[in-house]
Formats: sequence, structure tokens, C-alpha cells
Amino acid sequence: MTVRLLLADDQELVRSALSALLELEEDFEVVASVGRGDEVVDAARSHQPDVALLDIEMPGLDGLAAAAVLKVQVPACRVVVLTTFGRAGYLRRAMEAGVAGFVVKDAPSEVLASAIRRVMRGERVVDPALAALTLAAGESPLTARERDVLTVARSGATVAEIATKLYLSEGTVRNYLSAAIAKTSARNRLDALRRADERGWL
Amino acid sequence: MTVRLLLADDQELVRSALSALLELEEDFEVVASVGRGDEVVDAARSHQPDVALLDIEMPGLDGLAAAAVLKVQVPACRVVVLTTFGRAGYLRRAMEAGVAGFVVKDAPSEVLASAIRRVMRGERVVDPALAALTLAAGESPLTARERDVLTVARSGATVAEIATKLYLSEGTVRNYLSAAIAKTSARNRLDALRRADERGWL
DNA sequence: ACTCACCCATGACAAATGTCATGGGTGAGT
DNA sequence: ACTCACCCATGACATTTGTCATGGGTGAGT
Repeated sequence: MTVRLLLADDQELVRSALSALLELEEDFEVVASVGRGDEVVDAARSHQPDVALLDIEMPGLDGLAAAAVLKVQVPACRVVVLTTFGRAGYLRRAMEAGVAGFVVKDAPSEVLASAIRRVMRGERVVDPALAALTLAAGESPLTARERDVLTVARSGATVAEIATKLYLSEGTVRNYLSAAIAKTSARNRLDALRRADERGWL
Repeated sequence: MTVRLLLADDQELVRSALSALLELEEDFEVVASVGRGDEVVDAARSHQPDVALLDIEMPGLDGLAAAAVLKVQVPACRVVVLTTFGRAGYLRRAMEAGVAGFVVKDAPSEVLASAIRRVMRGERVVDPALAALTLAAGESPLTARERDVLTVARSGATVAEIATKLYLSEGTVRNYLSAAIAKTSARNRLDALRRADERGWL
């Protein structure tokens, strides 16, 4: 009995390469392949894959958001998230989205294949190194607003601009930024951004 | 007559996937595959590939630096750089490093295959969209020192820290930062960093 | 010789940023 | 009811950052 797969990755070349790799296994069959997050659900509905392999960084809809929608719309399809190593925060979000497997692109191909098979058997699969990293980063100490302010600041905006965009007073924005800097034990707005980003707190 | 290929990409999964993809073509043969830039030259020397397919982001040695070394040490081996779209500055550096082809990972697989074949015939191959982007970004207006200061600033350092690290006075650092901000027409240190990075000026 | 771009530096000033104390409002949990 | 965490805001303050004028030194090119 062959596993029907759906591939989603924004990089065309990576997508077709993965497809070629997975087709080498006799029990895998790639039945659909999309390049945007918002095409995932449609494709899953029409091709009824057993497992969807989703990259996180995608245009249209985030891979994790796509996973959440898929969970509801096509519950029979299990999700394996496939992404670049390092982004610690993703794992937590992925688990909340009901993802069954989490494989990093650094892993050798056998890991991916076995992850898919294990997910098919109903197991949950997570790269242990990544799990450790996530545990180490811990949960975000930032409040929703602090996160908002930081993410707007990321584009290089001044306090005044952030205030306008979020309908806040400048003082409030400064307070949130100050809190975020303190919580990340950073020296700077920039430093805070870097540190928060590293730990997946954004 | 088959083309002997060397693959270099830090992501194991991408590497083996690409390998699977390229092996589908009868005239291609992957003779070596490495995950670090500093392993490229050794591998090229022992396996004598016709074409080396290099990712840019790699530990040990940058893909472009590896290309430059390869050019000298194993001149018979032509280089095709394969990287993520968007980083405009890379193309210029790649051309200076004597790279024969430049393919983005967004491209469909036929583009990669044809690029490899054309490079084998002695042609130079560059994605036209990428070339346009690079032209649009233009050459960096930043002086060496301004670049230095910016790159140190990227880690979230304060002016004082940058000054210490580069053995400059604080005032000088501020001057360079100010110049960089002006030249990128940014509002901020952060903004300047973002803009310069986007255009490959770092 | 002269120009020009870049290197480095100072000092002074304006503007933005970061910190702190303080206080009022809301909703969730005990 | 009470606490607690979070929301939002103000005002005052110290510090940092960004800007500008100015000037000296170097090396490459004309």
C-alpha cells in the first residue's frame, strides 16, 4: 500500500528535487505539488494525499497556518513540516497546529522517509536536536503588544512611525520597546530584535 | 558523453534531493557531494567533475569563495552557483569569482539542466530576472569602512562597542553610520542595515 | 603639482531612544 | 472581593544616536 504525498515548497527546484528523491522509494507516490501556502488545501482536497509535506516559508499562507487549516478541512491528511534548522519557535507553533512530524532540511534523506512512514503509523516524529533547542529557548516572555511593536520595528521604523501604525502614543511604544529590550537582555532595539528572532519569539 | 557533477549544499536533504533529480537525466552523473564550502576543492581534485554546482550559504567557506579557489586550483571544473532568489549582490561577486552560471532555486528544473549543458558548451548562463535585479540595485555606494561599521552594527552593538571593536573613536563610527544612513536613504541604523542588505551591499 | 576619494578625528548640537515612576482600565482566575 | 497580568498613557530624565562643520593624513590618477 503506497503513501500518497503532497509537496509544498516555494522553491520550484527544491520541490521537484524532493519529488524525485521521494519517488525513488517504491512505497511513496507524489500526487500533488504546490508552491504557495494558500494552494495547499485545494490540492489536498482534490488529490486526497495521506501525508502533506509542508515547508514553512511560503508566499500566500505560512506553512503552519496551512497546516492548521488542513487539520480542519482535510483531517484525514497528516502533516509533516519540513524546514530549515534553527528557527526554534516554529516547533511550538507547529505542535499547536496539530502537526504530526517535524523534519529539518539538514537531516539525511532516510530520516525524512522514515518520518513519513512513522507518521503514517500514527506516531508523532520530531527531530530530537530541534526539540532540545526549543526547550532551551523556552517560552516567549513577550506580551502580544511587545511582539507587535517589535515586528513593526523590524522594518526599520522609528518610534513615531510605529506609534502611528499601531495607533499608540510614542511613550507607550517606547515603554513596550524598553520592556522587550529588558526581557531579551539586549542592549538595543536591534539587539532585542536579533535575540527574539533567534529564539523564535516573533 | 556524460557530464560529471559535484554538488555542494549545506542542507543534506536538499543535496540528496538534487542528486536524485539530476540523476534522472541520462547525461548527468553526480560524482561527489559535499556539505561544506571548504570540502569543495578537495572533492573536485579527487573526482575531477566537469561542473560544480555550489550553493552560496555554506559553513566553512562561502560558495563564492570556494568558486574563486576552484578557479585557480581546478580550472577545468566550471562552476554553476545555485542559490535563493533575491540576494542581488551575490551575482556581482559571482561574476568576479569567475562563475560560469547562476541559477536561482525558484527556477524550474529544466532551467537548471539546460544551464548545466550550456555551461558545458562554454556559455555563460544567468537568470535574466536576477540580472535585471542586480542592475537595478546598482553598485554599492558604501566605502569599505562604512561597510565594516554596518556589518558590526548588525550584531546589535552600540556605537561604543563598534568603536572598540574597530579601534576607532566613537565620533568616527557615528560619522560612518551617518554616511551609510544617508547613502541608503534610510531613517535608521536598522533601516540602513535592511536596505543595504537587500541590495547586496554588505 | 593638483585633485579627489577615502581614511580618521573632534566638538557641538538636535533629535531619537531607552528608562523609570506612576496611574487608570480591563478581564481572568482564586 | 481581590490579585495579577496585561493594556494604555504621561511626564521627566539620562543616554544614545544622528547630523554638520571642520581639518589633517594618505595614495591613486591627471
